[in-house]
Amino acid sequence: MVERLVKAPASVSSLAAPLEMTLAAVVQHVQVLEASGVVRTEKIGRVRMCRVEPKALGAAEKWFHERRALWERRLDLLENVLREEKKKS
Amino acid sequence: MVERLVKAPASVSSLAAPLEMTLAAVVQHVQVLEASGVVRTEKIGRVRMCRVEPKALGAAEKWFHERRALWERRLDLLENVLREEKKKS
DNA sequence: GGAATACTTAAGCCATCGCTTGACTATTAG
DNA sequence: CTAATAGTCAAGCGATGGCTTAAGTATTCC
Repeated sequence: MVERLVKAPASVSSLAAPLEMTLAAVVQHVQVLEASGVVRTEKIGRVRMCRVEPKALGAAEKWFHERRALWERRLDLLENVLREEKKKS
Repeated sequence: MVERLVKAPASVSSLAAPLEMTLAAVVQHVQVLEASGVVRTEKIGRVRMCRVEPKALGAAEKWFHERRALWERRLDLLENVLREEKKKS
């Protein structure tokens, strides 16, 4: 969904076309994306155009790196404890 | 759950004790962990002892790094496309 | 004006998840 | 033997997520 919008802005219907999904379902997706600030939309006549919000990129990247750091810490911990165990046996 | 087991092997009941959960619920958790190879268990008398399966660590780490690579590729792509967009405007 | 288009909204369906309950088996302590 | 302990199994409940259907509104084309 987002990947499609990154390549070019699109109307709701053109987003829906290749997806085996109702227009209504796509609208719902767009709504949550807009609510979470990932996407900005503008209604021109009866067509709603959607584009990704560039500011969201920074937030996404930050989120991702936080997660990564968290998991790396955890895995390192696991690794250490398990190495200790192995020594004992 | 896994973090608890990493510190030391434990019986199902001692795993359940600090968790506001039924014993049955914990059993279910242990079952999926065992099915997915994260944990190995052995029943001694009426007590089932659970310990993490060291081999699982490697798999987990591999999985994690694959995900990370995937996401980094995607974010880089996003960044590039958005930079292009910005130039145009 | 009337029909077609492009959404929008609300209601509701259905699968999945994580958990509980309750009835059961197996083992051990007294 | 009996009671208590430790776990197991099956059914099912309540919340949630992602969809559909159906009935609306708003806009544009003829």
